[in-house]
Amino acid sequence: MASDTVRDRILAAGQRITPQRDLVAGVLEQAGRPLSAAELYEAVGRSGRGVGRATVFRTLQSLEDAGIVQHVVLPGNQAAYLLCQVAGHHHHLVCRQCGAADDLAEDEVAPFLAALEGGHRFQVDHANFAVYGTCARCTGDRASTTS
Amino acid sequence: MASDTVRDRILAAGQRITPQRDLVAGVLEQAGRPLSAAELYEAVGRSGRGVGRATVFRTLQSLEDAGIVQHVVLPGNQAAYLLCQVAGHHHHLVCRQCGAADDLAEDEVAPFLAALEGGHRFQVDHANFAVYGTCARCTGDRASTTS
DNA sequence: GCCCGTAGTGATACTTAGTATCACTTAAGG
DNA sequence: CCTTAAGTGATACTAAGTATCACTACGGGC
Ligand SMILES: [Mn+2]
Ligand SMILES: [Mn+2]
Ligand SMILES: [Zn+2]
Ligand SMILES: [Zn+2]
Repeated sequence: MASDTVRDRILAAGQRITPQRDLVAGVLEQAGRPLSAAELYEAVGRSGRGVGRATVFRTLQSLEDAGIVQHVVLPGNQAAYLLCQVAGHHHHLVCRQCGAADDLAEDEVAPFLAALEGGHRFQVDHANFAVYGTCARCTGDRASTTS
Repeated sequence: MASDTVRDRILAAGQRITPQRDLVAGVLEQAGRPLSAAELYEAVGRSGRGVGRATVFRTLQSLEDAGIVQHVVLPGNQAAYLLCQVAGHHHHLVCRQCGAADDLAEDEVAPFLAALEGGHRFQVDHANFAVYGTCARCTGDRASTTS
């Protein structure tokens, strides 16, 4: 089941607690990595009662509106949804090996955007980064990975 | 019709020159802003002979493989394809007002990625930025001049 | 605890972006 | 020219996500 903080944040966003939202958030929490909507639908179906397909999408949308979930577009244009501890707009470093998504702090990004604004006389109002690579843990494993 | 440099780059990528590729590239060149596949299909249909829908997608894929076209995912998750003068992987500042897409130089991005790698012990192998805002011309900043 | 308005749900039908297939055409190199 | 592999178009298909609408249930007020 989803942790209490998730429920608090759902309420804080003016949304209702429902078993469906609990289930979806719970599966995401359990997985600890970005999941596609289809994977989520299937996983939720397996773990106990099911959730309608439309509701999975609506729930993801709601949770994303509430800042609890964010989605990244993986190389290959696949959308993957992930549970975010930190609220508000932020970005991720996504490991292609294990799928872990590390949060990027705003103050790591802001100076970069500021530099862009200066260099191009462009006023940034929204940015979305997808940064892919290998996390520290998976880098250590590299010697033993299958080729 | 697409400019000669586009044709050269198609050839350089080991692909054939076809009227369809000329048309698609030509429409993109003409538009000077990112277009969705649907817009392209329609525009190509209007301007002279048509191009099959499947071929529009295939052509965009080919041109993207050749580094001639790139697509950005606009807020709202709409893919838009744009003609790129500079070859190789790069990023864009997209104006939401007029659609203009300014190229981002690699040396503007590299230091940022390097900083991320250091701060997170993460090995970046691919990044995709979508930066949206308002370009100099659209800010109404008519006094601005290139410097 | 019960009531009730409204947010949320599920089945289903639909849309839209993009892909697979396959017979046919055409670019381009010798 | 001839040849052949790359490319095309019609069509059928998949996969992601949305619209509809009757029904359900969350939760604030009492
Ligand atoms: Mn996050
Ligand atoms: Mn470009
Ligand atoms: Zn990893
Ligand atoms: Zn502009």
